[in-house]
Amino acid sequence: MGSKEKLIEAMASLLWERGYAATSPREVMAAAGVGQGSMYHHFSGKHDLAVQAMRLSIDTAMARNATLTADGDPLDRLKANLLAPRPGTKGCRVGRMTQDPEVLADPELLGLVGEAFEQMHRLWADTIREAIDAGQLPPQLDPEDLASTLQAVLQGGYVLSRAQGEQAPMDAAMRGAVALLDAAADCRDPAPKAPRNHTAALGPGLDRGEHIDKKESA
Amino acid sequence: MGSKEKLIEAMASLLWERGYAATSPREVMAAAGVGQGSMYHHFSGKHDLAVQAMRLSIDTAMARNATLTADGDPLDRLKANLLAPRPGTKGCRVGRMTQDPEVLADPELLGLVGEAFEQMHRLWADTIREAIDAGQLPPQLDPEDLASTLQAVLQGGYVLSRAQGEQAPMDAAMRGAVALLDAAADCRDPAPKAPRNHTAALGPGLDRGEHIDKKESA
DNA sequence: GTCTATACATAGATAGAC
DNA sequence: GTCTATCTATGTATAGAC
Repeated sequence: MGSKEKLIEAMASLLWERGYAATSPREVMAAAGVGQGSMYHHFSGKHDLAVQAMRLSIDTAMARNATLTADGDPLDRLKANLLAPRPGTKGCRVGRMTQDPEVLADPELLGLVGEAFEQMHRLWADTIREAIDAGQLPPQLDPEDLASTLQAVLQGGYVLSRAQGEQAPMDAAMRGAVALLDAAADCRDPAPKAPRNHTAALGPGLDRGEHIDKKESA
Repeated sequence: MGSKEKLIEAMASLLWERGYAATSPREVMAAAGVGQGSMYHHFSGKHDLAVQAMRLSIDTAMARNATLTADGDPLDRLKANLLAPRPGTKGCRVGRMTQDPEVLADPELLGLVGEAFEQMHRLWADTIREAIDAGQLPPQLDPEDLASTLQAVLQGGYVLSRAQGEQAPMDAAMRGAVALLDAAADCRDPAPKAPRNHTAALGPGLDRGEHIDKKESA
């Protein structure tokens, strides 16, 4: 493996572990076992190296979720993916980037992250649609919304685990999500018993596509 | 407002906006409009100031969720809290800290964050328990697990929004979560139609309390 | 291609005057 | 209590030899 590949892998690893802003070129070169010259020969700088490392990280992460599009029972695929082992306290190598101020300020890096999330969202939404079409989930669930929800449970699970320094919170979050899916699946032909109006107390409510960021800013 | 308070507020604001590692004492002093001497007179250093600022941020964040423990319909309170306006692209001032390498390495700061999450978890779990006891949610849902799930949806929603630079993904995630709760609520006395066994395909499955971090490390 | 030496800015903190 | 001046370490990048 040449210096270039070693540098990319070292950067990918450090990006996951420490983020972009907190990772110095020096650390990367040390981890890769190469000198300064090599790095600035193969890359124009830290940014350039990070871009290539992020592509690698994203490919790795996406490969782990290929099971969503496999054959077989769609609802099972959703649940299996939610319950698949994930290193909670290490965090998500892609999601982590969204909290890094230097990444947010770097259109190229942020763009990569955004695209990766979009791609993942499509994977989830497609599988959810399959499950609904197969009658495994109630049709009133919106595949796009639910895809965001499940993606959020995953990303949030990492956050909870890191906050506690333990795997447990992430696992609990995943079990809870699967239990909700199961509960929803159990009533895929709901026979509404009586007009329930406690939702009305919420006010006009939010329609799909309507944003709720109108007022809050601070 | 004295220099001390000005510094704490400025730090709290910058912690939210840029994180801990990326916020320099100089920036804080500039934002507060005071000189170096003031800061090192009132605080032993960046760490000390950040601890006091985090306490302020956590108090602010917790106050926003007091509605969970209000009177009235528990399920409505859960849903109202999920749908409450939140500044997705700004992120969560507490959850953000879990991605900061310097925070992770600082037991005092990390401890504050962990405690805040625990407290929030109790709020959610208690309200969920109320909803189950009131027959609004099916009893097979575990309040502790579901509390983690909903907390994760919130935290993850912020991540999705930041990844896209848009409010929409967070709103979608929240709508999806509410829709799942509604679907689960609709069948709180499920009349199982036929033995469904597609869950069995997942293998032995995970029992409550059993962790899934056995193998994965990289 | 890879190395060492060097440059320049910024981080976090201290010294000491007012 | 608050200020300015200063200190040391580190971050990122460049220069130029091998």
